[in-house]
Amino acid sequence: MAVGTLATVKALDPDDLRAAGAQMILSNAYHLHLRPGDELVRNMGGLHRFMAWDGPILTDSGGFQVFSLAALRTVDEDGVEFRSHIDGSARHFTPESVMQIERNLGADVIMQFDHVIPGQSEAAVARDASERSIRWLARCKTAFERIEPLFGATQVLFPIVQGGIHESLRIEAAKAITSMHDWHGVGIGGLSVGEAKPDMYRILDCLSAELPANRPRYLMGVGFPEDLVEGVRRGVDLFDCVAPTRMGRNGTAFTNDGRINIKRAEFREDKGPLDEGCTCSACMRFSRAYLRHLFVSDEMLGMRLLSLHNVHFLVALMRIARSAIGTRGFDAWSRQWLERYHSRSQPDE
RNA sequence: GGUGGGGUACCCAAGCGGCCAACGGGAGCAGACUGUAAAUCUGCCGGCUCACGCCUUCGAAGGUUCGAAUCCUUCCCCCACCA
Repeated sequence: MAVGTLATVKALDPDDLRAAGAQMILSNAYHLHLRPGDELVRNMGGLHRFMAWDGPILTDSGGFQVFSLAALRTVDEDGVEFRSHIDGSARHFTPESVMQIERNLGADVIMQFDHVIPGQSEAAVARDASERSIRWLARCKTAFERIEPLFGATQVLFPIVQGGIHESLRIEAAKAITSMHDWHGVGIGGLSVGEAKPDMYRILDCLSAELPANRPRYLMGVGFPEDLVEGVRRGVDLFDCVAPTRMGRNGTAFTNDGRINIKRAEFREDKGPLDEGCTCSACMRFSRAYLRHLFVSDEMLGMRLLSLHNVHFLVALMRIARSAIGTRGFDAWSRQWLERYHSRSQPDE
């Protein structure tokens, strides 16, 4: 999924996303509730019409903001008290109010309200947040079923497995969640939030046998190219990440030879494309020298083109992974890909 | 010709006896970014050095002083106004 927090994938319009091959967009309940307001979005016909995206949309609940805006909130059993990062006003979020918001927005998949904590949190803290997330899930489910969907739309609710980097907590959470209901899909949250990569992979490994085999598994907030491949190796089906667009805006591009910072002086007169062999419209038309010029000159087209390329890159990577699963043998392909990626992306310092 | 203002590191620009290798910006050079408070943030940015430190800088040359980018003298440039 491309990330479009504020009902826009920054710098890209829906046509760009389709051209890049993106199938689905993630948006955010917390942010859209604050601005422009979920009721406004509902009154405008729902998120799909509002942002002119007719493909699937998933909304995150604001659970991540419990983590990322930790300085601006307090958590208790009922919910979370936020001080709006926009105007400082107090905003209370509960599982029930978040379900109302997400119903109003009208995304196809909506995430439960969860309690996200820093990745390196100790077991007691992780247990507390995980168990609360499970209790909140039950409340979300009840509220979700009670609130009428708008426009006759079909929405599904995804639970989120928490538990930090502690395998037993993760397994407990997975069991509790899967025994509660036959969910359409399951989110894996609380990763890529400051823990070491081996911890993330270890948690995915321990979870792989605990989640329904016939339902999509969504690793929230991940990731970089290597994380996608590592994730797919561990059974993950769905990802989202701000990296392609944020890094694109900041001048970093994913390539088959690792990340490159297009602002580097070495590209000043580089006639080659951003990423050799890439078929995105940035790579098909523009030289590295030109793209560097755009960034050095602070021209917005640069951000747009790198965002476009990065989204295209990840989408293409997943397309290849899918086809490898179907035909060539995914294990061999992914091992080879990772080896090549890591060997080439060692920075020359 | 006269009067006034000014010449600081790549550029702009503070400093106006010691705390100054010299505030700030910009440019330049690198780095970070994982359910987006992010078109953001961080580091380097006279030379040598890992560092302590040393060396060379504030138009030029002299001088005063324990000590000068800062004070004095002369000179060279620039700007404004007057003639």
